[in-house]
Amino acid sequence: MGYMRIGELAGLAGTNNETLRFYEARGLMNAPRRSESGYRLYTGEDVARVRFIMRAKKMGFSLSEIAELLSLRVTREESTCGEVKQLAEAKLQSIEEKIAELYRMKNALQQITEACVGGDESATHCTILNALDDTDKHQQLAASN
Amino acid sequence: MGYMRIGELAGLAGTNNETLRFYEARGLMNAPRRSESGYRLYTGEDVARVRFIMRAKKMGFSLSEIAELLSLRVTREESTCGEVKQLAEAKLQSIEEKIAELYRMKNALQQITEACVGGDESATHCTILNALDDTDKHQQLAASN
DNA sequence: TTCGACCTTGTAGTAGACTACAAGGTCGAA
DNA sequence: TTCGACCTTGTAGTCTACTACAAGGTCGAA
Repeated sequence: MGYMRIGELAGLAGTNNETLRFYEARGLMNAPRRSESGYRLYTGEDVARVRFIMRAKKMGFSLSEIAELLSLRVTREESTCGEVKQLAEAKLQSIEEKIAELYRMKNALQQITEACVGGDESATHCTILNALDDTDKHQQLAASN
Repeated sequence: MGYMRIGELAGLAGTNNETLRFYEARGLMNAPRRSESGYRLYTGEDVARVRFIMRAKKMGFSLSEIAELLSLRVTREESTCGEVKQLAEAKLQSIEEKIAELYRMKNALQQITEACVGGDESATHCTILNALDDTDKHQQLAASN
């Protein structure tokens, strides 16, 4: 009673059939029981598990990190809170690093873009292009154009 | 006079031989002239070009966007400043979107991580795991653990 | 019975940016 | 002359997370 097929699970979890089969192949989902005709049969627990995966993905965990998280979840009694928190904090740090890196990009790009009037004139003396050509040249020309 | 081979160019530009050949295959670098024995011979202009590519990469441009930037650079007289600026601003926007997305991740992860003491005790009631399991359950349990 | 929606498997392709490897040629120094 | 560093080509593999497709089976309703 209460079994659903792959399409229904996909719908409930906000993904699609192919992706669920892919997760199964990657070991993120256990092989579900099958109907006599071979259809995969899922339960409410599977819905929770897929949702777990989806949420973890949204938090920036990769599939292999999610696999790790899932194994901790399964062996909760033997796992410690510290292990889980460590994983989460490492992830938090890598997200922060990505943010910092993007800020560096953003600032550099903003700096060279702001100096540019961006008009219809030829790009012969374009400050953006010059900046990408050579940072020193950029310093010299940033005031013009 | 003054020609260098691929390894030297790689060294000067902070990359490696394979990558330079890859860029040539992708059309980012022009095919350089060759020595009699077939070695690629590069000039100072090539150094500038590779550095351009490296800098653009650091600013978050993809290789195909860099190819576009390069073609604008080459046809400077026919290109307008506006075209270049438009490209730069689109990139700036996509960087900002990535930053915003990472902030969403960070906040979500931070929220569920902060509630966790992360000690040596078993993860049976781990709030992080619970939060990933189900947001509602998390709301209920966030105060404990 | 036939239709259409749904399911199965397996294989292969996508994008991005390399990276590795094999088999061989070149060049300068000891 | 021999060694080692360096170069050539081409092909294939890596990683991530899917996505597409082919060829076929299942099931309920009209």
